[in-house]
Amino acid sequence: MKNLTLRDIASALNISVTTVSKALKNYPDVSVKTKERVKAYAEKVNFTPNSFAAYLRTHESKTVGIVIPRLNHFFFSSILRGIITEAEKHEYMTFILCSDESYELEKTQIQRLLNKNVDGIFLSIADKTHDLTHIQNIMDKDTNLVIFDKYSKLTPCSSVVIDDRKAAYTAVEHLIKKGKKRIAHFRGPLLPQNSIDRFLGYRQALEENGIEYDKDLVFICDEINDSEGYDHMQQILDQKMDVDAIFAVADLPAVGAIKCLIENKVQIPEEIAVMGFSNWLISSLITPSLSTIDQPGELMGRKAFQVFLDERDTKKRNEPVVFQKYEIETTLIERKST
Amino acid sequence: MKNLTLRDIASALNISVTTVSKALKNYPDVSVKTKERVKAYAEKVNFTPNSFAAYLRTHESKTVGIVIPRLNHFFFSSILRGIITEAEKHEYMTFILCSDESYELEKTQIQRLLNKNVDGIFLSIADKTHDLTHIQNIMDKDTNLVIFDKYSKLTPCSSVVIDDRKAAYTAVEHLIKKGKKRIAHFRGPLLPQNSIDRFLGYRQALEENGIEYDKDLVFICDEINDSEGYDHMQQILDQKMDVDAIFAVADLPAVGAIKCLIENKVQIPEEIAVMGFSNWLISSLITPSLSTIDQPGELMGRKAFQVFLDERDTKKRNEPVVFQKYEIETTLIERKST
DNA sequence: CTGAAAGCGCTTACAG
DNA sequence: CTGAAAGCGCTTACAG
Repeated sequence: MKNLTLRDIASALNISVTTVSKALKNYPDVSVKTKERVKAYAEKVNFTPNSFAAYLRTHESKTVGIVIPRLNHFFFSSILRGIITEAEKHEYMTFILCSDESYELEKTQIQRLLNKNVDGIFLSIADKTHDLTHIQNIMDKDTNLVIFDKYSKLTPCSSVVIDDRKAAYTAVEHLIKKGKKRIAHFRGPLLPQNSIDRFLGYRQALEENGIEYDKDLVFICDEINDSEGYDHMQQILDQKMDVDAIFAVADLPAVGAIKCLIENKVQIPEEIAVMGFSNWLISSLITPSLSTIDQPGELMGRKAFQVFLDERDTKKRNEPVVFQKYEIETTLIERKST
Repeated sequence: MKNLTLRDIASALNISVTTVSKALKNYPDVSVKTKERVKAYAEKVNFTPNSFAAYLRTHESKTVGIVIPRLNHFFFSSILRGIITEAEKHEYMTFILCSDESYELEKTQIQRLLNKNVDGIFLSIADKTHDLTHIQNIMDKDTNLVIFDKYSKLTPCSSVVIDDRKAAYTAVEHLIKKGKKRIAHFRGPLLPQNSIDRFLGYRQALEENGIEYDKDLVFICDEINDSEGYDHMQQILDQKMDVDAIFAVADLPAVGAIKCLIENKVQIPEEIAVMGFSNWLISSLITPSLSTIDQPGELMGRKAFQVFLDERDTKKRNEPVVFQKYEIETTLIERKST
């Protein structure tokens, strides 16, 4: 079954293609009677305008693209949900691409989206990204860009983020209030801003509570997965380090640490407490359940799409776009591991 | 910065648009010298043809769409990864839409994809889908369709699935070999084929091993989440039912059951063993770790895309498309819960 | 080997 | 209020 065109409708109703097009788009200079005839017929034959032909005239593709560092990842999936849901409401379709935390792939993916003439790009910067010229490309092409979660201080665009430093501060403060004094930190890689900020929040909480910062208590999780958490924890136990709590950069390393503690029959939280970050589904399902920081991904995604719409409309009005930084609130979730 | 067009290149090189187009597409009737000039220049100015204009001529959008029942879902995320990765290799972009297990939304999402003129649709049928005319629409529009995971026996299209019945049989047989005789089943909803097949595999394994099927040991998980598993487990314990093992339709209800057993201080697997299905990441991270059936999502996704390519090429050669059903192998993963 | 021309299906400025 | 015409940026059958 071939797709119908404006011409098919025009000839069926014995009017011009122009009038059909205008009627369907509710132009004021078409008679109500004609509009009704056209709309009724279009409805009847289930006509939908060809978006590719429309693009050629309007230069709006009604399409956006998302580049995330990981695909099978609870937090990023929540973000996807937020963006996609909001996009659907506004008749946008969403391409999903994954950078696998690689700088090269991130560049490629952005280029692919630009080639597809998307109206907007949503990006969470890969851990390995050390240079931002590919992001400047997006701005040069006049494509809207909204960065979320993993941002950089140097990108000239709007962003939707959380206050990582403050959230980490709250998490560590919580451990201190529980009487913990030797708090290790399983931090993320060195490059990403959020891993830096969570580390800074950790250090600040220690210092403001009169606990000396000890760099030997900081361990790097390059992949931010469970086995890194497990291995660091095992190392702490093997070396009999004086540690009474763990603050992990994310839930997976924290879950790995808990698994290790259980295997070594260490009491959680009495001997060692564990604090995660992000509130993945898994954190409530393990035993003991994991205390963590809730990072509302779906809300961030929805907000990111709204920022895109704002910028799109600002440009349509030929007004200058002012980049904004939105901070989404986080909440401490106390469970059994602290 | 405006996007460059063929005309820009043509006038820069003082040749015709036709020749530029042919040179870039390696037509044989363009001189090698001209091809080199054009390609070098196109490379230099970073030209990429406008895909919307190309579509209008070729009627290939180089775009596919996926409709999955849930977005934040380990198994479907693996499938996405498989399809997207394979699509990228072949220069396709992928729209992602979610049906939220709703029949109405599934219809809407398919219509959206058809309106965007995607070349192919990948679908996992929603739990609530009770009618398949919307799927017939896809075939009528001559759009390629590949169904994966949750299929129906009535859809006239290719599919990539697992042998749910056999996999469930293997899982229950494993429990029986461990000496379990009173095996409860937390089954999925009534409609989806995979939940029916897993149930049938369960029953068959019991019967072929001389264990009488007891319908009171079958509990329905409509949402297939952890709290249903938790609640059913609690009910079994509260009613002091004679049960020594659980076979759950998926990992999440199994994880919920384990959480409940731990809270009630029931020994796993000695008193009650628990078997999941799907091999989500979480199944290896909880304590005790969960025995399950590995269902290789990424592989299924990749295979699904290859089936799409085959059908596309068959149509291009004007040969009749023969629908195929691919079964992906599953593996039993034995861990500590059995 | 090269290029003029038609046409894909829309949108919209313009004429009547 | 209606419609002829131009044009978006490609592809390709056809002419030379």
